[in-house]
Amino acid sequence: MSDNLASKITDSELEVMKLLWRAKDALPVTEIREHLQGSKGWEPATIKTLISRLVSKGVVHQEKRNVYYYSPVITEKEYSSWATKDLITRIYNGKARDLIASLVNSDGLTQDDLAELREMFKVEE
Amino acid sequence: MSDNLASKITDSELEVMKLLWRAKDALPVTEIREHLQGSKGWEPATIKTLISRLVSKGVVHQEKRNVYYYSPVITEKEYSSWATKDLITRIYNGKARDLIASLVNSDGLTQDDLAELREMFKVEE
DNA sequence: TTGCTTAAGCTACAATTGTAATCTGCATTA
DNA sequence: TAATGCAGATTACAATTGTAGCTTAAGCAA
Repeated sequence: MSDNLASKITDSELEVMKLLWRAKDALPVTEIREHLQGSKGWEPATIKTLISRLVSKGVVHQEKRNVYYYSPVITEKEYSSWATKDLITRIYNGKARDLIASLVNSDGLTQDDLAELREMFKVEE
Repeated sequence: MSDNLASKITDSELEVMKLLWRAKDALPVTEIREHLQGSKGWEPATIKTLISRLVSKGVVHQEKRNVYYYSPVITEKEYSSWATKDLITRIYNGKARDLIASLVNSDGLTQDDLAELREMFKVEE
């Protein structure tokens, strides 16, 4: 995924992506609406706009059947990993460890998190 | 720092904040320009706009002396910690450990990073 | 077959952001 | 003191984003 594509997923659009990621198959507008209209209170037109923009940006694929079916072109992992690297670049001077240090030192982590992380880094060896 | 304030620091504005954070004292426009004009290629007017917006947003304080002197109202740590939590909320479902797991599993970390993190979590105990 | 519903496309419009020019008044210089 | 330059304020303007309405065409129901 290029910097370009990912950087262009906006907050509202991300909600649509999240839905598509959760769905195992491509979804028609009807279903996308069904989920987002309630949870986000968006009008049908709004949802259509978001989908169109995601398609133009190349991060959602549309397949013509009876109606269009939409599916993500990038995976959630690809996106979150990109977003994380972007944060590290912009805010932590490119130093991933500084991000983690910041988390550790600002009660961003629960005791459980810490325990799990200790495990993670032990095994990682 | 409220969500409101921090969420409103844009990419360009962040460059100004970074400069103010690095400076130990309040800076006049002259000095801010001196640094950013070269590194970012911005016109004086652009820099003034960014400063004004930061002041309106309440994240930069201006003090009238001979000319105005500008200093950050929020610390860099406050901001980066906020930005990190924001990422975790938006992308990792609020789970900090998922962020770290993502880093570990996507070569976002160098060997050095890993070594240091192992240290960090050992001592942390 | 004819009209109703609605998917898809196009248009809209205000707020924010990136980038900057212009204006205005004070301070410094000749 | 008169001219000049620059700080600070105001205005500008296009692209992006959030949010949505209008139009057109096609499928489905009566």
